[in-house]
Amino acid sequence: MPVTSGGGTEVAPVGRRTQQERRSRTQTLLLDATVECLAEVGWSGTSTTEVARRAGVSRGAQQHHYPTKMELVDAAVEHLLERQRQAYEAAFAELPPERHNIEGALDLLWDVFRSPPARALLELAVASRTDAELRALCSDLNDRVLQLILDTFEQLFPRTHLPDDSIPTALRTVYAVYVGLSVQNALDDDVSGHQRAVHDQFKSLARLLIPDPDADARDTRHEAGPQGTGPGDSH
Amino acid sequence: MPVTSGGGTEVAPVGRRTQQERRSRTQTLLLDATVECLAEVGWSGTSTTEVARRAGVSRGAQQHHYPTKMELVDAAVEHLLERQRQAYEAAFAELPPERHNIEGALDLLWDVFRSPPARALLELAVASRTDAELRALCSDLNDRVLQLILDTFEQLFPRTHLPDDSIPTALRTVYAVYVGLSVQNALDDDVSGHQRAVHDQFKSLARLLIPDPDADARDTRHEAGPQGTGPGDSH
DNA sequence: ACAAACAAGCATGCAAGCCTGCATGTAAGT
DNA sequence: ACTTACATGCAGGCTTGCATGCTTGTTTGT
Repeated sequence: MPVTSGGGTEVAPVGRRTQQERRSRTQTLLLDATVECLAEVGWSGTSTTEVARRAGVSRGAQQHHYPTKMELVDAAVEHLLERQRQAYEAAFAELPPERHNIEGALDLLWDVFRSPPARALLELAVASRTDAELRALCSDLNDRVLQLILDTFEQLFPRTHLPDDSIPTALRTVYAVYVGLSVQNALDDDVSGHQRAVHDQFKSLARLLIPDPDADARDTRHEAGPQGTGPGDSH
Repeated sequence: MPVTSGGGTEVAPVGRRTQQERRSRTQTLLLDATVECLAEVGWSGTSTTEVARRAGVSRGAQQHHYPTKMELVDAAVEHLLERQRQAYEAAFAELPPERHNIEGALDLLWDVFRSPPARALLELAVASRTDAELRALCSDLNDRVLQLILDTFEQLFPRTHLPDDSIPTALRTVYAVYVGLSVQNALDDDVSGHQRAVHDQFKSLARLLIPDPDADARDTRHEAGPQGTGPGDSH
């Protein structure tokens, strides 16, 4: 497992590198370029030629590591998910203590959904509807992202264990809102501020349901109490 | 292949039509085919050739009416929006009286969002993010759809006049949820039922905020939620 | 009313461009 | 020497827009 340092555009002098280093470097270059390409020119604009160009490698090198376009995209998705998870956790860790709460977490999540990598994922998700091959790669993408969010949140708010029954639908509602907002945000970048307004509303609600970790020690401890995390609380 | 025009009106597939009729017919064929194409094979799969093939007209005819691909798509969007609005109103009118309420309306809206035309719009919305030309056509698409929904709902629930201030964000929240759900639905067609669960939750909430028009005489709280129509209940 | 002239609808072929995958050849590491 | 990483050229397929020619409807002159 190559553990190259994150994301940098470092081009060290091309001295003598081990095969593993060469391999790893080229692959990272290619995968980053793929994500960037998806985010900037969309799925239909993402060609292996363009990816290779952005990565600064030859088409031959690209084909050597990822013989087909699908293998390239497949690897890029894994690359992307792992990188996003790390970025989110790191960002949360660096958050000032007073924002170590659900609101801060949702703000970060919103940032994630507006980031280029997330837009790359949206491109893939939408495109995979009509592309059988791509669909095979993205079929479980929804659940994976959902699971990623769930895991991270549980890790960040270990004591806020909502009843297992209420989590799925509630979380999925939140997820749906974020996806919907991100689609619109991808279009107009929220020049009108509407998306922000919706998001603010959502944060307010979440704050009511998930108190700050610091304050929750003496308060919420009921097992089945907080039934609705999402907008709906009936049923 | 040619139909002899000598003998007057025969059992030809098409008799003598006025130019306006020919024109209108071919255009409708093309626009419907464009929407169908977008819905079935996505933006990247929608080529003028494929549209012409599906419409059953020649490429020349297509180019005659819509010289460039963008003009074709532009016309298709207008065609689509108008058609969807009519379809939604007609569907609501045919709804059994006992479902002439907000829940029935939302069910229909959910059907709309899952329909092929809506998926065509989603394709365009996502693609226009990275396509400058397309973006020019779709820049106000969000607001237009939102306005369409708003108009229709006001027409269907004339007495449910929510305070003007609360409508925008609340409606946009609902809209975001539907967009988000439709993205996911486009992927897996809700084989798991999660999207339906989220939608059900949403309907329950809406029913609390917007009572049945018929039954609101006995309901005392039809003015209850001026501040929170969406999931968020004010701050 | 008829026929010629005109315009509009429609069909087909072509050129330029791009994308993908392959196949061959070269350089670098083991 | 031998494998791996990398570079470049080629072939087939597809898309878009244009140009040319044919068919059908409409108009106009007599």
